[in-house]
Amino acid sequence: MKAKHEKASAEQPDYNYETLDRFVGYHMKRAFNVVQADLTETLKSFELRMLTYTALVLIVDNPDLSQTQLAVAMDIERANLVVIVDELERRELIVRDHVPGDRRAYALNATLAGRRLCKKAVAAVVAHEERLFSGLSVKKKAALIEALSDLHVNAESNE
Amino acid sequence: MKAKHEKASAEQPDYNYETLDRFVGYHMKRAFNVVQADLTETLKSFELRMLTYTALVLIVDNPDLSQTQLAVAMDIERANLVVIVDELERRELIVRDHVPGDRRAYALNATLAGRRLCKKAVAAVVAHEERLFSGLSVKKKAALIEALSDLHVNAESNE
DNA sequence: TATTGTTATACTCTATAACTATA
DNA sequence: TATAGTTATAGAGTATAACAATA
Repeated sequence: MKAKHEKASAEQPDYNYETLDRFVGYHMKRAFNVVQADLTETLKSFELRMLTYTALVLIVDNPDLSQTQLAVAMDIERANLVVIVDELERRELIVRDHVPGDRRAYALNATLAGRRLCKKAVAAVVAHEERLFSGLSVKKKAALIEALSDLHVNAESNE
Repeated sequence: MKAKHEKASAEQPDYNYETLDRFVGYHMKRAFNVVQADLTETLKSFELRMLTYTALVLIVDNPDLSQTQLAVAMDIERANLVVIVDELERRELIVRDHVPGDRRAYALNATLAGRRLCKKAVAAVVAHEERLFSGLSVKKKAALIEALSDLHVNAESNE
């Protein structure tokens, strides 16, 4: 329960983390930094980042997705999605198809190259996360995901 | 278990989140965004951000902390800590004392104003997190913190 | 040689307002 | 009027290299 600051404590005996230990946001940030750093490394060989990876996965799994729908799914602003889609399109991993009924919207679709890269990247990320979460029991990992999801859903319903 | 994408699903029936749902980093990022956004709002009245808040708490709780020690505790680079300490010092919430034996290092200490602001901010953050995590049972919340901490400890031991 | 704090820099992510072309 | 995508921009966090002063 108090294991998290062991390292620092071993070097410098009397640290006081009492206040901070109760601050969930602090633990979440540290954990996310670990995941993010490791993920960046994993995705480097595919020339993907977390955001381009997430976008690609969603586009592969959901043909004809619009940019607005994708932005909602990724929980980012439409404006910030544009450069991400630009990048995937420039690399010919996806295409911006036109929607027959609506000339404002795009229907995003993965190319064959996109689907292939996605498959490889997903396999790498799955392996990476299995390694990263190997210290957690299956039960703990499931509980973690559930708690994180709950948090997001609750925030949405509180809007 | 599948509640997280309810909203989108209600609007657009057949989204496929199968791949992404297994991607823990995705859930962590979404959850952290929620916490971060809410926390930013909470700390706004104190003119603090997550990083300045965390630094202030640690300095208050640990007199004579050096910048290197603080950076380790906060899990950020020393270089990035400088502007944070600058800001707290400029606002006269902390001071950079000199260490008698070592003219390179500073001993960071909170001022009375710093300790007072810290106390108020901590109370606000505690209240904010109680509200934010009200959807989670005490048990789930404890499990979340434990899993997040474990993750960070494991990452450190893998270095 | 190593360490403390520092500067500079580059990249990424986030948030907002305002614009265009359509509906 | 509202919506889809876009541009521009500002702020914040992160990562790295190189430096001066000191150990």
